[in-house]
Amino acid sequence: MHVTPMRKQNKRRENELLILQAAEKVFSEAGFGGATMQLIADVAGLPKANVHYYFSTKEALYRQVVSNIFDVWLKAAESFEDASGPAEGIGAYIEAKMEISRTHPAGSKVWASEVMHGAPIIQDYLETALVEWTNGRMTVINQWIADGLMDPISPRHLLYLIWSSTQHYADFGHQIETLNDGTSLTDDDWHVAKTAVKQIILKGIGVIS
Amino acid sequence: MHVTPMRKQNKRRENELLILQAAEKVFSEAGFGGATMQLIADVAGLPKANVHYYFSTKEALYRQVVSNIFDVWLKAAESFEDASGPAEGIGAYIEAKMEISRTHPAGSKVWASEVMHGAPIIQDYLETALVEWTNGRMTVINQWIADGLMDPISPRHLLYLIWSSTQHYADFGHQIETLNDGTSLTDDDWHVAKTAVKQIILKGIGVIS
DNA sequence: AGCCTTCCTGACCATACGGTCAAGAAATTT
DNA sequence: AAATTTCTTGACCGTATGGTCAGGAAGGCT
Repeated sequence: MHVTPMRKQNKRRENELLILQAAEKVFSEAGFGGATMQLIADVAGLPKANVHYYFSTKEALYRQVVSNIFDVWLKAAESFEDASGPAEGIGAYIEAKMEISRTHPAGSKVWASEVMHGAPIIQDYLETALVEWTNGRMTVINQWIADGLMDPISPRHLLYLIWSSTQHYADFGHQIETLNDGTSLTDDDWHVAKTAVKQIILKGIGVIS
Repeated sequence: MHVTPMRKQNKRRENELLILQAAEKVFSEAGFGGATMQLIADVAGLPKANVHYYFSTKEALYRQVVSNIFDVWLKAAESFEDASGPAEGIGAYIEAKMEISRTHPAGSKVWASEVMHGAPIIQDYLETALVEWTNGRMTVINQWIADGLMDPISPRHLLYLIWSSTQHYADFGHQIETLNDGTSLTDDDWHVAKTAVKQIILKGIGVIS
């Protein structure tokens, strides 16, 4: 049996990734307080001491997990750019956020959990990156309103509505599954969900009829 | 100094209430795993052993907290009854849920936290009470659609949209405050929020123009 | 080969947690 | 006022947790 030797640098990256993935899963299922380093180590398939070799404390590991999630969201937010108007911009943004809820639910839950508990670890993210991003989008939306492309809705609350309705499918995925006869959503279910959310919001702000 | 003697029965109720209120606060701030019986006891102003006298285990206490929250929500849901149509029924329901988010945010957070972590404690509530309630409302909405009173929206996803958008103001209250210059929402802010949510959803389902 | 840096891990430690208990205080009942 | 039930509480216990550490293995560099 030949095993390809692994470069030290690759090994570091690979193990950090392994741990981060396990951590995201465990944190999302148990919350920060309920998660244990031992369980994260087990899920990652490493001894606990090895996890501590790469991430000195539970909080440092958690912070990295949350930070990664935020990056994913910022990327999705690029849907907003280059949009000629609200139908395209907001439509694409809803679509992108629904896709994240579908493919990345654990991350969404970790973020929700963190914010719900007062954002003790990542408050600085909220105050800097999130505030900036939000202000930028509100400007765009206000311009669309001024141009008569949509109803005069409070941009702030429109963003909240988009966030909440899309992230709901990740954060409350378990409740949704239970209400769906205990089975997970099919491709069709997701299509219906996505369509319903887009339809209601876009029509609700006067973009489509 | 005269102190009115307290009946034993009243004392029991009073202490249980005290503990339940403290527990709701602590659970909402720290999650189930992060909350400690000692802290709950401190907040309630009682020795820890006394808390265990009224609630044998942490889980039993938690379960009672979640159960109480569910009752509050069921009551709010009565807005749906006696409504002549979607404008009135859904409008009042949104209004009621927004009011709960405003006055009862801790409860909403506990529920959200529980569901997000897979509802390990109150799964039976989801499978019985919540399923029944949801099915009942979906029937009503389907009837409204059949009567041509609103657009043919998937009732299920409409309910999710209402739940998510209204509860967002409780569950993500901290994020909203941070985006509101770090200050809590004023009466006016709440009015704007409520109006925006109602406006978008009602127009979005073809109930108002 | 020899040396050095990085990585790995079992054993260990102090702490904090949920829960117990026994002994007594306070009401309530008889 | 005696008996009985309910309530209160400090002290205690077993366990599990986050984190440490020393010693060794593995890979890289000269």
